[in-house]
Amino acid sequence: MNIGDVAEASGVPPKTIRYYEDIGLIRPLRSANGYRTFRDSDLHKLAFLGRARALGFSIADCRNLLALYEDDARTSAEVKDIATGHLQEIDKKIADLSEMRATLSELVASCAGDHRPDCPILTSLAESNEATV
Amino acid sequence: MNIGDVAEASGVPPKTIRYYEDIGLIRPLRSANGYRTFRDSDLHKLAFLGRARALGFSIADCRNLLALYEDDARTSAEVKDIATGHLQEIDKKIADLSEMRATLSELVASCAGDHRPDCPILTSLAESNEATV
DNA sequence: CTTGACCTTCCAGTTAGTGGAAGCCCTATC
DNA sequence: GATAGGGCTTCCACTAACTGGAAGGTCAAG
Repeated sequence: MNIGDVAEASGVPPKTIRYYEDIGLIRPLRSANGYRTFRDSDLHKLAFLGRARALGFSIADCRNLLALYEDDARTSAEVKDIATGHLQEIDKKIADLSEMRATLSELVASCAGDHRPDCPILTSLAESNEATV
Repeated sequence: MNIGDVAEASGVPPKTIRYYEDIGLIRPLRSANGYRTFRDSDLHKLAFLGRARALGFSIADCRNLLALYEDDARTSAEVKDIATGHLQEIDKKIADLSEMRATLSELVASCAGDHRPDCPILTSLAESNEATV
């Protein structure tokens, strides 16, 4: 299979596939004309990577997960550790965003959004918080 | 004030302040020895930027917010538009992360995390989803 | 034999900074 | 006067994970 075919089949764009080769995540063969040639195993890996990335795993995590996937001597504990760590990162991000959201939605709600210049959003961004300390 | 003083006072690191000058967000004066000299207005802007960034506004948004802040002829509608747009982005991110979180926490829950190699996390990442389509 | 769709490599740009090196400036101390 | 320190300067490189685009080779169809 050529790169276009695996891109289609895996859902990973050609540019990204080349990038994954660059950083050593996959190692497709080359045919005589210089084109990359992908085996079924390469396609599998790309689909695996696509799913792992869709779950938000970093490339470093993906590399480790892929290595574990191909290691018969792995333990599920190793995999679970990575996943648990990532889950915690996600929770942190959600918490941070939720906090921003809370503040921001209050500000938005308090702003008239009309033709006048008075705006509590700007006031809040501008004012020093001495009062709240 | 020198850069270290405003960094302290605004909470924005010196490196970041220099970067903000590079991209034209602030324009501190220079004293004879080449040091940046910050007026109160510069300090104000930096604090403003720090708060806007803490709410997750992009640099582009910050630039617009700052311009509106200094524009007496602004309307609060303009400000509210930016804030509302950003709020929607935050909601989108939270939604995406929540979806990842849901899938991932299911997988983590289903994984024994022991010394054996069998792992539903890896299985899920590896399997094609023909069945679910 | 040419057209168009592929494929190749390489360079640059994206976000918002951060780290570090080389070197100037200023104050204090010996 | 020399020197040590801390702060300041610029500039370059690096981060994550791609993405866009240019210049050019390959291949099948008409």
